[in-house]
Amino acid sequence: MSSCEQCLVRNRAICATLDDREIKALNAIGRQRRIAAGESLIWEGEDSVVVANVIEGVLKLSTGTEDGREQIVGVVYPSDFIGRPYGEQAGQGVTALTDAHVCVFSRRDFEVFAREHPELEHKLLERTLDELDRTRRWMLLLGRKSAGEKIASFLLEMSDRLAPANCKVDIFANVRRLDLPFSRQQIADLLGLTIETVSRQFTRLKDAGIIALPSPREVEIRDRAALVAEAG
Amino acid sequence: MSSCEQCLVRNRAICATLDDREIKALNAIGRQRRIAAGESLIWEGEDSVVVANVIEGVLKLSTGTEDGREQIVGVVYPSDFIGRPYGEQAGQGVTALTDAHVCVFSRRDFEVFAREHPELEHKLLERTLDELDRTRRWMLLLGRKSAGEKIASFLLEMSDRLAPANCKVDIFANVRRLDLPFSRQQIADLLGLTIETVSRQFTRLKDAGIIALPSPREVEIRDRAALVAEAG
DNA sequence: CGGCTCATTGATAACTCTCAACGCAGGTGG
DNA sequence: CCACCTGCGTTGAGAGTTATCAATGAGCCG
Repeated sequence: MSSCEQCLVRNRAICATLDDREIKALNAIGRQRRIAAGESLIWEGEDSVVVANVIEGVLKLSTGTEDGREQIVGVVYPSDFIGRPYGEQAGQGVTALTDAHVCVFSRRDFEVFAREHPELEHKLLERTLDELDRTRRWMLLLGRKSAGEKIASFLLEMSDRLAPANCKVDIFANVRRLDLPFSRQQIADLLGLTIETVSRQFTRLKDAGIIALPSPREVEIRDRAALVAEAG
Repeated sequence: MSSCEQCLVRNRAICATLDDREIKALNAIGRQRRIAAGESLIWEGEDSVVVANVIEGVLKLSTGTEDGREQIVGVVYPSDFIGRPYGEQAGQGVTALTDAHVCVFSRRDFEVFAREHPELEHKLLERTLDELDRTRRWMLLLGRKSAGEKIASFLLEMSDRLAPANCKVDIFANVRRLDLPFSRQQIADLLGLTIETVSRQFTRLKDAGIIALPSPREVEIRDRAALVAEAG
């Protein structure tokens, strides 16, 4: 089996502060697991039984209404933390957007371990504070931006977030060419729009020469300044 | 001067886990401050220099676009924590909605103190995780709910959150009569609507006999079941 | 080659926003 | 004491954006 020492995100995840002995102890309570694209790790409203670290892949956090409307409330990337420690209920579902690889812990085990390792809790606190800031900025988009602004903001955010991993980078240290881990429906669920509106805004930006769309999942940013202006 | 021992939120705020000696040390680095309604404690985008605990009053957290649109991204009540420790920038502005009373710390001082007191950091982590869950639930409202559903959800949330403090409680342990700490514009900024739409939805609910509006700031919930149905 | 899913495009409707007028309450000054 | 002004909330008419419904197109796999 694979262990923490060989972990791809060993130095970026919250485990980064732990020494060899501690890593060994953490290794003992966690196990790695593969998740296929589309598969869920956690369901909204269920008891919070597991937490995890993302090793590879992209996953969405989402909530929905009874009548089937869905809102994606977060997207997690390698080294990010998943789940709800110190709480009984999972507030959001967690579903893989791409094939993913995670390091899973029983919530209880993780809580016990974390409380014995303040440095780990501190890392988790910093991450949670960052995520809260990011989430609150997203609320401005959901509540106050037009469809065009939402799409432009989305593309710019993606070009930042996807930078490390899967794409060619331009001189501005941002991504010109994106491989989106989202379908049109998922983009709609992220932005609070319908699939048709997402599609129309993409073609509008394409017709304006601001982006190119080699395929539905690929986006090339041709005029970043214009995109920034569109983002409002 | 007033000290932690007499603090109104002594047992509910994150300081609750500290013993007398620790409280004394914390008291030494904090100072109480009054904030008038409408006054700001923190401005969006500025350096994060202070953090605070709310002792009394209600404050909003908000972000805005360059062209003046605003989104309220959080509301804090007595015993809640304010500010951004372990970060250089304040992601949101903090403004008092009512006259308020807070316990302010220099961010640096607080950080040093917190890192020496894991129990305090743990409390802060739990609060931050709760707040993140609440914030994510709010995103569903912003992205996917209609104006009518937003208003109904807002009133129900208020009837929960305002329960401890300022109002008569019914047999369901929820509030029937609310004293809103928000103007119509602020409700609009919270829900991602315009002031006119907020006003129209209030009158619609009033005409339907679901609520009563003795004055703009007072709401009486007459038919909670109907309001729940409206909330979607 | 069909049959499937996903994305695009079009026509129309619905909802919310915008612009504008009016009402009401509280405060100020003559 | 009353007139006036100002801020806030309500109401109305119309426009604009986005959703809805429907059809078509493109890629993928059996």
